[in-house]
Amino acid sequence: MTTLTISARQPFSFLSVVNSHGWVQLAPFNFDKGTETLTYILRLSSGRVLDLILLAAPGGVRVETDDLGPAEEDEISRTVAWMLALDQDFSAFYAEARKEPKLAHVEAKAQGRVLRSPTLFEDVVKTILTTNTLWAATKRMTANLVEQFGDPLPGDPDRKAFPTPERLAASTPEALKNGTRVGYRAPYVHELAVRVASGELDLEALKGFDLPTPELRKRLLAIKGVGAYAAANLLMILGRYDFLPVDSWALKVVSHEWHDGQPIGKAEVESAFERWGAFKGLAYWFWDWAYFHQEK
DNA sequence: GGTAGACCTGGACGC
DNA sequence: GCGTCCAGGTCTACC
Repeated sequence: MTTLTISARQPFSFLSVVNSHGWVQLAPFNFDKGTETLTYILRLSSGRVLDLILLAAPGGVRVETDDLGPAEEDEISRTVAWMLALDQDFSAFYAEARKEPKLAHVEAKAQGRVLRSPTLFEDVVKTILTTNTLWAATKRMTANLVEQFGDPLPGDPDRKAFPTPERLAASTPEALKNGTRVGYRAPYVHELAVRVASGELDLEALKGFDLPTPELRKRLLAIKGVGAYAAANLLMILGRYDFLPVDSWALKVVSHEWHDGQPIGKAEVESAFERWGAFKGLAYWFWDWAYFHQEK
């Protein structure tokens, strides 16, 4: 067994990242609340499938997995650093958040990071699977996708990695739809897989691109199945917070926060966070909503 | 540039 | 039981 300890830019809270959004509930992630252990079935670039066990450690995170070669160790360190956004700096956001009682908690809790999948491909697919459906269905669709098309973990083949673009591209929209119950999203997922697998679309390159956010957003919106909400969600994952992922949940919490629970539209959500500029997404995401404090 | 209508799926709800 | 509605929206056609 190998144990790696990876340091994070401070302040850092392992649990704040894990609980930053629902991603932790999507396969091949799993979180054990009792032991506060995050597991993830990772497929390395070599094709080797490993079970990563992640735990909080002083100054960062501890990773336990099978015996590794030096190159694999390096790949896992880089992957985990991306997944937990270990290098991200939120000091400018915290400076603004200190002036807002509804965000007073973020610095002490080291909030700001959002949990990411190893590849942007996986996060785009998962985001498409969150659209126009219930969260329970998103979890089911993702689990089905992993179960049907993921590479198995040696020694425990019931546990599988997230499918590669190549594997999904080799399938058909019909097989995807019938096997995973993703419904009308099947052609979107398949087309994305084909474009990525063929090399036409280099999604992973977008991680490091220094493009202005509107240009990055255009690239994301060019993906079938990715609209305004999905693009904003993916921009958050890419560390850009200029756009709000306005969904039915946003309409609900903003309505209860400032409009007495009355029906509102996207414009009201945008207007509520306009003043946060480049930190819009963060302010929205980590806001201490009144909705959480009332009887529901 | 803005907006109806259709869209897989499967729980929740009303009858 | 059965029909309708709708959910962490997006696309297309049409204006």
